[in-house]
Amino acid sequence: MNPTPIRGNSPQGDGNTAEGGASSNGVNQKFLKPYNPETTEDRVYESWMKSGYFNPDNLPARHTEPFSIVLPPPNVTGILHMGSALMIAIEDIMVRHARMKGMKTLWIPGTDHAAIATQSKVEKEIYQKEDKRRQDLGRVELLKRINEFADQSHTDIVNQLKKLGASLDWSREAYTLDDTRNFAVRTAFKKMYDDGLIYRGNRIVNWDPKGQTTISDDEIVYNEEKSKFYYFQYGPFVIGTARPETKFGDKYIIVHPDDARYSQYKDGQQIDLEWINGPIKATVIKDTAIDMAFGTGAMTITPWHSTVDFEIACRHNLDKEQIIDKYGKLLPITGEFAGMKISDARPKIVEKLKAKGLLVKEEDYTHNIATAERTGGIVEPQIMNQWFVNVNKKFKRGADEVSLKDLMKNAVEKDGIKIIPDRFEKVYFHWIDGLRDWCISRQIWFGHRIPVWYRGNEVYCDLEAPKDDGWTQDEDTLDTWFSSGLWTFSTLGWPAKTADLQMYHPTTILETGYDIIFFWVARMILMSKYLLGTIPFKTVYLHGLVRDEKGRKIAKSLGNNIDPVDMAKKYGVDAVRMGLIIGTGPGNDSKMGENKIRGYKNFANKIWNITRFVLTSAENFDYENKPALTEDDAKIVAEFDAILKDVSLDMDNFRFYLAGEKLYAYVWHEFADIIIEESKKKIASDDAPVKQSAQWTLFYILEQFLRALHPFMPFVTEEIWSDMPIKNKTLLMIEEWPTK
RNA sequence: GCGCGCGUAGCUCAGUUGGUAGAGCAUCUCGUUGACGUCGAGAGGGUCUCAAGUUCGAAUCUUGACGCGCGCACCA
Repeated sequence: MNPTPIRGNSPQGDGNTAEGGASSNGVNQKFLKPYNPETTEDRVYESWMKSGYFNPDNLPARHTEPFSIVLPPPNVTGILHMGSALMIAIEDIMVRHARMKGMKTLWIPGTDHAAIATQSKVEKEIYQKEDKRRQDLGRVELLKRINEFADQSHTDIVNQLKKLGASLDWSREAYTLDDTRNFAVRTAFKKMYDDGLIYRGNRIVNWDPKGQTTISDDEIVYNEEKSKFYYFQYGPFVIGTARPETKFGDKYIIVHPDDARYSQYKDGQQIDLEWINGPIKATVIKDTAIDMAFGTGAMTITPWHSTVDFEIACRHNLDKEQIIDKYGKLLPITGEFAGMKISDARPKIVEKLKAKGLLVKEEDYTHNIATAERTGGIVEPQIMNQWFVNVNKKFKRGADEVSLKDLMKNAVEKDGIKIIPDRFEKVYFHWIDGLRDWCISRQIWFGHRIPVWYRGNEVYCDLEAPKDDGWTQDEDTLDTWFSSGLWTFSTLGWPAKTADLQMYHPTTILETGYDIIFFWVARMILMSKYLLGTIPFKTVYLHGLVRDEKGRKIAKSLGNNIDPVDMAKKYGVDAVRMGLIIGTGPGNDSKMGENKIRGYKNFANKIWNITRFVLTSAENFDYENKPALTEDDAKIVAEFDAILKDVSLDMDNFRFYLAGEKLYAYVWHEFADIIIEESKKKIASDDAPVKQSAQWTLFYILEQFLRALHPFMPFVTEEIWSDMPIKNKTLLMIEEWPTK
């Protein structure tokens, strides 16, 4: 071997990934057997790893213009599913394509501690196996157990990512909870605190009684539920409610100022009336928030347990009383019902009101009940002292006064972040319009501890604990999305002014599922715009959900999960990737079945056999010396070049599903079925120019095709490439993308 | 309630600025011992959900209807 790589300083210059290799003048014996992904993939991935090319620092000199993507960090809650595999396939296609085009390409791997999701999963396991709760273990022991679990998940995830062929730069791997990222979180928190954008206050929050923590508005899942809607006599008014158990403290009756039915009552007027536990004094309040058309147009309010009521109460400076405790049980204010669970108390309360003659009527009613995404607990709004990010407060930014909301809006409206498909831009703006302050404190142990310390009435926020005595740190941790929001730059070393940050931020593309556009995409924009003053990425590409063959969501309860690694073992990763990509446009859900994958396994084998034919027909053929082409072959080459051009255009415009399909269709039904078939005569011909022209044409198409297909099916193409009789070649992964 | 998407061959979907419908799988027929863990040649199958409009021309643009799905808000 005498490796003289043409393009740069390849540490693995010979590019010979195959065992055995070709005989000096013959076709490698391995092409006589069908393509075997199982014995190929790990070896090929290993050769990529050894080459060092996943790390842009090691790429040859032609790679100059930076291209960067952060991997949406998988949660350390378990293993990857088909949806993750789709994400990997799309991103790896983008990354390999960019790398071949000569860009200094960086794809950063990492994992997400996923605070509440991980803790609740481990807690559940411990409870099931050992009948112990978090309090039984204590903070230190529980965290130890969670970290062990997270470590194992991390190992599994990394192995899966490698199995899927992801060309990630493992030397830059990050974790949302490691020291570098923790420092970034503390830095971000302090800056926002100092600017008054993070505050602590008694505000109404979403309380998850099951998880015993607050959650953000975005972590709520609404489920439709059938229940009863009751009408009660409330003095001269009739009020409606679906939640009688919250009505104990209700002493304000709200009507619309324009409602003629109640015009005889004045704002602030007091009325004595009989209520659940005896006579009370109620006050009439007039507020435009009320919907005159709904129910009787009159309602009582429970400010402690309703967001809307809370806002009304704040407007009119009304009393707020807690009725339900944080375990979902009624408090002493409810008298005889104290200590009862909501579900037990409700019918008894209705019974009592009925006995008192105050029940007017009841109706069937369907409404959405708020549940916690991770625990399934029924969310109970509560007023609590928590930490919030103020999204509306104006602050100085250059000459302007802006709010975080403004920053988020401007990023897409003015700074040119492009969202694909563009209809999600509307969704994004719509979300921002309705956005309220973001509750970021969580009463769980796994996560970034809030960098705030208390001593008596003193509050201290800094990167490190205060030096003097008597301080205790806030018990709470941060919403996991707070650290995820920093991901595009925390992974590059921020707040340190690193060379990576300089070179790779803003990142080129963010590729993720449309389901986390608010959770993650919006928060990254917020954080990057606020902390760095730049957008975090130029383009957002959103993919959809992978569903089962019948179009159902993948769910444990349905048992319809298809494990991408199982499929990869059976059909090869390349086939899995193609199956996921073809027919899957941005923003659309896709259906996944084994059939689809099987077809692409055959395709891998087809390419394998095409190679066998081409190499056998051109043994000892000198590819470097291009012969004069016959008219026929020149036409074939021109047509093929047009296909490549078309495919390149699709690649540049994120139409991977089309590019892949076009390559597939051309190679199988044009190249194999027609061009190769017709070449057989030419190659058997005694006419040397005809023969040589045909041989060169076949070789040329195969060679160019392997380059174009490599981002889609990296393993089989790299493996074939290693046996292509081409002088001075490198690994296919850094060969030039065919652009004509 | 506000907003978004989808409805094309039995199934899964393409159809990029409007030019008389395509692929894969499935079905059927024929062929194939030298590139093919199979492959090839061919066939059947669609009033592109419906209606109206714009246009020389509409699966594609506009409006409306019907059906399916999703997001957000939320009704006390």
